[in-house]
Amino acid sequence: MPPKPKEKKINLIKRNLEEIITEGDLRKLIHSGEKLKHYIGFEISGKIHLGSGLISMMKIKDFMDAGVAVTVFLADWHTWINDKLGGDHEKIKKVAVGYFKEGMKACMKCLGGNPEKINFLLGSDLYRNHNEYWVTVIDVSKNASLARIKRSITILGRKENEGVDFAKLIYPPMQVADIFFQGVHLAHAGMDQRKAHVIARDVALNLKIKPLLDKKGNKIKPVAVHQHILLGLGKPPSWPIPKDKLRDVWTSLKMSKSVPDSCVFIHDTPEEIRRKINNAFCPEGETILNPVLDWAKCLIFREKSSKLLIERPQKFGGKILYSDYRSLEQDFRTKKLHPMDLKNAVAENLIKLLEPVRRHFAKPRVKKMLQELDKMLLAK
RNA sequence: CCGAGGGUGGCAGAGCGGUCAAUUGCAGUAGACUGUAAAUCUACCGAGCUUGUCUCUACGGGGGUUCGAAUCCCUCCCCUCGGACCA
Repeated sequence: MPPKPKEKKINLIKRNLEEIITEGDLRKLIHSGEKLKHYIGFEISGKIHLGSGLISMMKIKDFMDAGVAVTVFLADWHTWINDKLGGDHEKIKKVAVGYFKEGMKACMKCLGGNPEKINFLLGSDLYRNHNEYWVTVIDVSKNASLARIKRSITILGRKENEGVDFAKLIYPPMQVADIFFQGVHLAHAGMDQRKAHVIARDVALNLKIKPLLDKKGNKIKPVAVHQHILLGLGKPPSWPIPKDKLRDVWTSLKMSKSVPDSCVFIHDTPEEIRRKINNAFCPEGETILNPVLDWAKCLIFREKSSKLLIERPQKFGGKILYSDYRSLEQDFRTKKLHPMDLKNAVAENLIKLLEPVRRHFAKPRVKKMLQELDKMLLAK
């Protein structure tokens, strides 16, 4: 028996996520028949890697398929506050509506979705002439303690006790205000952003200016959906890691633009992709902190129908086709599958998946945007 | 604004008038070893080339003292921590 349309929507929205806060709230929203609004915000901090490009877009496609109105928010103000791209607001805006937008659209093509259905919104355009936005920032701020905001500073990719200028404390309330000011029901981000979303939910019922309302006019909390953060390809700072410490070190393991070889960028050449993945940390039999396996799980086995073909020399066992992640993981754990064969297969699979991006970035107009960004990053 | 302590190579952190291109740790690069990576070991690790007991540029910026300064003096900038001011 096929699932009911509403159940189908719920399943699309909640699949492949690290967490959803809360599923109950989501169900209520779906069943109320409300036309759902989604948003995900990005800092324009440099080149797009597989995390922002593919993981986010996969979910965005799910939301679109579930009939949700999706918005990719180009957070130029936040980027400026966080000193990215040299802290030059004009440059940031240019890269946001140029390179970044093109890159994200191309990623959507890789996944078979329609990029034209995504609403791209630049922060500056949202705030301009909207006094009420800043009122919302204050409204949010009045409902969160200083200590709370200070703790949430990790959403900027900064350490909790790091010395920061004051503007950085305005960032979290702004991010929360973004949600309410746009009337977002589904606040979407990586796990690293959960502090902002939890604040949003905590203040939601106390807001006076732009609370989120249901059809009956009651204040409600936005639903927070958090996707997985891909592991970086490098070796963990300490290894092995005791299981109970796993949570603490997770953020230091994530893929990071600042560590060039810990990540693959969406427009990397096939040679770069092969090289990076080949150099990846990948202990034989290790299934928990293994970036290559993690990538296979999240990037390749994203649909029920996904498959991964391992081509290896006859003497190592010959070809083998995996049609679900579980059996791949099991063979890896039992060392029936060698890391090198896994690496080769994952690399080739990603190269193929990203083909549309490379094609898009081969166009002179788009290529130029990437070159200009490269120059900017180098200038620092 | 006042007082104290600081600003050294990608980071951390020594040096405190010559022997400093600057100890050391981490990171990075290359090679050896493993059918991958990691670990380990070896070399490199400011730039340049004629690869040398070579040249240039360097210890927040500028100026000065000295045969000679990362090291002393002056000045400016910035950071940290206290304090003062608060119609």
